[in-house]
Amino acid sequence: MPMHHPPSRTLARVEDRPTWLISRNFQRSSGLLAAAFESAGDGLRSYHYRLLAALDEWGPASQADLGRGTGIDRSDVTAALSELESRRLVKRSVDPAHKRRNIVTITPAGVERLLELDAIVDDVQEQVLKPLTVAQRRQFIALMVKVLAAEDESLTSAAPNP
Amino acid sequence: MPMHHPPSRTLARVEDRPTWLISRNFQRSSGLLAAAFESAGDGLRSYHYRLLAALDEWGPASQADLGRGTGIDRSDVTAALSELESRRLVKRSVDPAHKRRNIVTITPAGVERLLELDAIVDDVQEQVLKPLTVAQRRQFIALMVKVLAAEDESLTSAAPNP
DNA sequence: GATTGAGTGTTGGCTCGACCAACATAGCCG
DNA sequence: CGGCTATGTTGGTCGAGCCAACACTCAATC
Repeated sequence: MPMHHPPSRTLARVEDRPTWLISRNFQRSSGLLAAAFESAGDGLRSYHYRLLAALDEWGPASQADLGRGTGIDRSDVTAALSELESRRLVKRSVDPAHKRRNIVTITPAGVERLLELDAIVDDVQEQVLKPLTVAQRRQFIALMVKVLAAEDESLTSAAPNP
Repeated sequence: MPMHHPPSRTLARVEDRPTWLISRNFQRSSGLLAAAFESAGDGLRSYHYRLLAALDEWGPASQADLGRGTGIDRSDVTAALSELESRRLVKRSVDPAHKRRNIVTITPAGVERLLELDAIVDDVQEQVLKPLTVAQRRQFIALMVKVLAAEDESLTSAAPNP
């Protein structure tokens, strides 16, 4: 249960900077998320949720594909899947076509847990957005999406040595 | 130089959730920030910047006050200040009134470095906000501030065992 | 067919920011 | 004086994000 230790004063040169606001929003949001996940019993964390969601939405997949799809590193996928597997939320089986490859499947129990986590996560959305009106929420989301749109166009002019 | 490994696919149940968008925005923003700080030469990171800024804005202060003011844990303040001190950007001297207390002061070199970092950080703001118009930037900032306003009013209804 | 090269899963490690606990010391206040 | 709090320091933990190296499998190329 991570306690909340926000700064007690505001730094003028920092308080209105987007990077700072983003960082504080993230801290708050991820704190609420962590608390919610923790109260859900199992030691499942965000990696587990993302992996379960990916398996549910995309169907069985190899670990490498899961990693690429979710943006989680191969090694972290391995670790998280092991934890999921030990809770019987996921099953690993060898791909007959490529013996080196695992095919990961979500189990019925995994789907069940995923739905519980979905509800928890939805709850946190509400908490986070609480101060905003419905219209503002839409705006907020739209703006964040727009900011992220530049995510790949990042070849500006900062690479002296190619 | 941390490479950028975003998810290659989008998770339907996740892609529009504010917590997810906040998290991705944070990742992008902090990635740019880290890259910018790294290119600044010294191994200074965000803690150092916040502490230098605090000292510059609030004047000399004890480590405990710095910690409370910036929201950085006492122990992390100690460590970061030691690194700043070894670079002569900050000076520690014992408070004559309270021998246990250090009075930390930013040096001229510290102010100088702070200004450089300021420029770097400002640059990152631009990068982050690039996709937005001026009006949208204002909105974005205002919305983030508003969301954060609820930061302390967080006694909802999720504590079964007090 | 044997040799390369790429992809896969796993192990083990690292960094950063955010925490927390314990301790010795210093000051305060009863 | 004895307790109490505050301070700085040491030495951890954790989650998320990374990276490197290895063993192995497969496909393509020589």
